[in-house]
Amino acid sequence: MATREAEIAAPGRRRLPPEERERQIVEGAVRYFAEVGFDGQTRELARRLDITQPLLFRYFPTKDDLIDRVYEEVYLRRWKDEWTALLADRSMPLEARLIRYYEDYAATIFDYEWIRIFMFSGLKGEPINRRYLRIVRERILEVICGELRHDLGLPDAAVLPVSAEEVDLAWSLHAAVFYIGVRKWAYREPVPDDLLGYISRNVRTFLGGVGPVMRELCET
Amino acid sequence: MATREAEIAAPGRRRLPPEERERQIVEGAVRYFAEVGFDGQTRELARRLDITQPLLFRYFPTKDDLIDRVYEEVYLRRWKDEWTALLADRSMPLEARLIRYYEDYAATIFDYEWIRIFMFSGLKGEPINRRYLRIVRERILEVICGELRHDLGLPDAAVLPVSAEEVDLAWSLHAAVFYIGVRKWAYREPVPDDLLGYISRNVRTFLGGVGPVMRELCET
DNA sequence: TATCTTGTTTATCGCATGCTTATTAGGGGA
DNA sequence: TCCCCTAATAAGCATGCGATAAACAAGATA
Repeated sequence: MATREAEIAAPGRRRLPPEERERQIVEGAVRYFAEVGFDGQTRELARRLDITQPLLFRYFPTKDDLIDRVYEEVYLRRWKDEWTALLADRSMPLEARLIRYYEDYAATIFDYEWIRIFMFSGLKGEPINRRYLRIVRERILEVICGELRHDLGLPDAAVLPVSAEEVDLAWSLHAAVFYIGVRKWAYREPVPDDLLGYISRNVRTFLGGVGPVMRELCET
Repeated sequence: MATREAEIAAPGRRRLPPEERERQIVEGAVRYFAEVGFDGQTRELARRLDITQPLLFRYFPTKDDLIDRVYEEVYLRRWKDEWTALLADRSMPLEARLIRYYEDYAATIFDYEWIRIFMFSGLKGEPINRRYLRIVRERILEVICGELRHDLGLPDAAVLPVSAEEVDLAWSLHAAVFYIGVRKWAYREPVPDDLLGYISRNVRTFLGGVGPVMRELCET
């Protein structure tokens, strides 16, 4: 009994297959750096993982290498190419497409780790962050603008290129949804428990009022 | 000539009145911590101010005291009580009020230091940040909801309390404007140079579509 | 000019941090 | 059962950090 407890409490040196240990370290690093930012210390990270600190340096030569791996883990694994196709699928009403897209987008990125690491790396001006924002603009926002144009009977993007002002308008819808995540995970404030309803109300408000504004932007 | 250059290049020990030195330190700290976050080092801050590091500790006993002062400087000095009155001034159309409010709000808080310190302190979960968000909700967003109700002929807040869902809808307009600041100062991305036009387009889109959604929220 | 106050610097302490080196021991293959 | 590879640890180095103590000097006062 005592021995069993001791075994569980202090399992001592546990030899794991390298891949498993590496995965464990990366997961722990994502959680830890999301909490305290990238100035967090390797010793504290090791303590939380219940391993010694030098072991981190066996798997990642420097702290920066580990951080780069955290970026990869968080950014690259959460993008769905299908979003662009969904938004452009005119067999469905635009309202339904936008609601479905933002529901899925929110379900994909709304968690403690993603939101906070996105903000920390954004504040650091990391290149990976700017690449991500460019992808959002090109594959989401500009597509939304094109579909808005089509719905409103305005010129196709091939005829009249989508202006920066139109993309900014689409940014505002994006921001309204994204800010829920920021309020919840970064600021730790209470947010609507009915996320689907919130998204639906925002999309409907946006579509209900965007017509005249888009028309005005396409005239000038 | 040589002496003059030497004087300018290495002014040596310059004795300042305490108030002036303190102001200089606080200003430098706001700028520095806005850039690198609150993990920035006192030595580097002193170097940028061209003073020695122990001098900081004569004016602020600990680094945390200096940080608290930075919070005061950034948060407390940029709130205008007149905003609430402006939003509730029914001698003006609601659209004009919202546009004027957001123009002034943006002009007040949109700069490198405010946006970044707000985000850094938000990620740290600082109490001052949560107090600020509560004030925004109570003195801005709930007022906007009340004015929306009035404009749409819906029940007064005294009869039917403003719901969390309605406030969340107002948050989305707020987020759309605020996110411009985040894109520019946190992510260092290009943003609309015509901020007034952007705000106007957002307010009009919002007001143009919010009617049916608000009605729905007040029925259920 | 002599003196005194206090703003500022020089030198340093104790501890923390990223990273390295040398050693130990888990566990699969013979 | 022994052996060997290597995952894992223990100990430590160089540097950096917030903070302190003592010495210094600028400038007002008499």
